[in-house]
Amino acid sequence: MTESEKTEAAQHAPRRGSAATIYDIAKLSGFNPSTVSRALTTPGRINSKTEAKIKAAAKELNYQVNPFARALPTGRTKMIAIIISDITNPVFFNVVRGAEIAAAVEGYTLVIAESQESSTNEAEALQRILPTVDGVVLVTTRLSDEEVQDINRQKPVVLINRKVPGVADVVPSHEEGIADAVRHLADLGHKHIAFLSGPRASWMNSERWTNLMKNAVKAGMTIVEIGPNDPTLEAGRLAVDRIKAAGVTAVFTYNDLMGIGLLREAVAQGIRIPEDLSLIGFDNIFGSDFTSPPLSTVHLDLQQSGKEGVTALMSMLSNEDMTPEDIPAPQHKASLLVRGSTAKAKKA
Amino acid sequence: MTESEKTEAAQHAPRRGSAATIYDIAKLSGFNPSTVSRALTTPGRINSKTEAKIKAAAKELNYQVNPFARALPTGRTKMIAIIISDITNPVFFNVVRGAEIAAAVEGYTLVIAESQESSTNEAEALQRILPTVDGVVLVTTRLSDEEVQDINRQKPVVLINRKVPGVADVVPSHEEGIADAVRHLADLGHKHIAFLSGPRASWMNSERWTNLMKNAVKAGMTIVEIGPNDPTLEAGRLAVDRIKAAGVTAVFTYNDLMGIGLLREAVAQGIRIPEDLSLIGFDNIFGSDFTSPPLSTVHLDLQQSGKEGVTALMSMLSNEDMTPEDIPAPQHKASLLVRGSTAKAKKA
DNA sequence: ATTATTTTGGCAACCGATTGACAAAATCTA
DNA sequence: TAGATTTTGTCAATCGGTTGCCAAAATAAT
Repeated sequence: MTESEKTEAAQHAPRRGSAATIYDIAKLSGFNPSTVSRALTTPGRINSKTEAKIKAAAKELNYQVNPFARALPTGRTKMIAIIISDITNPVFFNVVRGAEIAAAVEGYTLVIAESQESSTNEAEALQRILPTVDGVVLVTTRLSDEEVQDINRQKPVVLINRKVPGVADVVPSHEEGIADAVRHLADLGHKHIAFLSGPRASWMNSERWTNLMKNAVKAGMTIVEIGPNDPTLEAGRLAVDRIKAAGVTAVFTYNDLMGIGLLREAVAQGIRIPEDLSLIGFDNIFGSDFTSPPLSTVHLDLQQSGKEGVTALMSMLSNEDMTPEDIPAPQHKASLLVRGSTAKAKKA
Repeated sequence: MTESEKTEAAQHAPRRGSAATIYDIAKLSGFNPSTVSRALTTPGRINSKTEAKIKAAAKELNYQVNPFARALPTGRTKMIAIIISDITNPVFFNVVRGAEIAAAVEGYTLVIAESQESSTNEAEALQRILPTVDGVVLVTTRLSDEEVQDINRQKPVVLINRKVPGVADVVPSHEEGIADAVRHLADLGHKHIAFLSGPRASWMNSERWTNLMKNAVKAGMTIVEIGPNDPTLEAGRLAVDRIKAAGVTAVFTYNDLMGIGLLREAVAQGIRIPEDLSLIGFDNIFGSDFTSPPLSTVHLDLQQSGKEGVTALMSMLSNEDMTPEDIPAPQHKASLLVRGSTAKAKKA
């Protein structure tokens, strides 16, 4: 007996600490475990005096609910996942920060996973994480519409910077920001411009391209798409020759990362920015104002997007039969941020 | 009966999807749930033919273990937490990325929380998350030694860029990098230098300061500490006047963020970098080469740190009685990265 | 062929909370 | 004061796995 006792003790004693349970509280306070549970989770259900006693006992034992024990019957884990394509892309820092803040406020824990620009990775990470969370925020996902809808059937999903039919999303309007940016270039006398595009599979990429094209045509300019490219510094750097060859006087890049890469390589090659070539990026990432000249960009409040994404998810979680249409439109919009990388078009 | 049945059905039907359990597999395959559990988790314990049948049934039902149900009896959650002080500080992107990669390889899920440079926030986040994870990676934590040791008593802890007695850590050696950097300045003829220091509570800050001082003295230079300061761009910007007043010809900053802030503000004020003032940062963060001139820095491989931190945690998790001393020393070291912000000292 | 040994699978308790159902107690109504 | 109603606390089942113990079946040893 002693031996089996020893074994059991060794087994059940948590390696560290003790972790009081509602049973300990029940014993200490003299009430039933279920009463303890109610006192702790359903304020008002229990006589206020007993509730107070139980809470005192809980505090005395330094009680913390065991999230797993709770998750089992309720199915609720108080955790949400955010999936991003590339954690080292500064675009996402702010999204994650916004999400983390909003989640923490609601007492939710944020689980993070990175797909590294691969839809396979993304699907795998999702499979692994999905059972442990109440919902998911997908940031510029590389998944297909069908895959997203499939996930959405399993757990509530909110998309950031992507739209898929039947799925909730937070996509700040680009319209005005892009219109302003194109007009800005038109005012500076540019006639022929280019769009250095991002990944083919990126919804946001075609969104930006479509909008740019529409506005450029309206302003009487020509515009060409150069790409697709990886959304990286390196891809921007490598694009310089193609930009030169295209004979344009101004370039939009899919994002700031590419814009910075392009700018730096161009300067290194002796191209004067903005005198010889005007440049406008997207996103206003960290560091986009470090360059010489600082990069003009279509600014996006990513932190706000992260925050609104999580908030939307929260409301879907607390209201089962909410439809994607009930999600309020984002309160923020893209806006042009003129810094140093745009100037009058060089005369032909 | 029909009514209670209906209620029950409505209740137990997960809002979306179905999620097969081992009981479903048991029914389908004709074995006992416990046999199913063993077949799935203890290869070899069960006859290989039945094991195969069960696995086939599991696949057919698209079975996924419920992590919570498993966590309850075992106490293992296959999740680890990483706590960082400021998610928008680019230093941490790479740490998080390294950690995420290493965790994913082992099938672990990464939970992330941010303390926003506040030890109170950090303690709170930790309290919230601790019960749900198997272990914790603390990156440049602001917690006191005692608090860290307290956490360590509850769950395995690995520190990155911090040392606390009795707690495992991953701290790449700064010695050589700092020695090289000081020698570099000495070779350029600098006699009086300054250290623009970071947060008081930062272990790494005093580590860097102590090392700098030792090496500066050895090289026959004078060195002063200016600070403490927040580890931010803004703090670097605001320090320009104090730097000028100090009459030094070269400055180390606690990190690149401060270095960049200082550099940009100095340039804006007409101070020529590096001719009038040499500058060296720490960390080699994203964007530190975007400035004009690009910032020289003591480079740290943060992604590697993140990876090694998680790996160390993994080995502690799989080997209960491993002591912090058993953690292998990090394989990477700080090294000087000379870019454009250092030059010969201006003659007095 | 009989006994000893090893494999294999099932039973049932358990992890820590939640919650429907119900009885006892307290409060209100007539 | 008896009866109706509301409050309050307990019982017991449940979520989905894991695991010690045991008996039956299969295999090995004598």
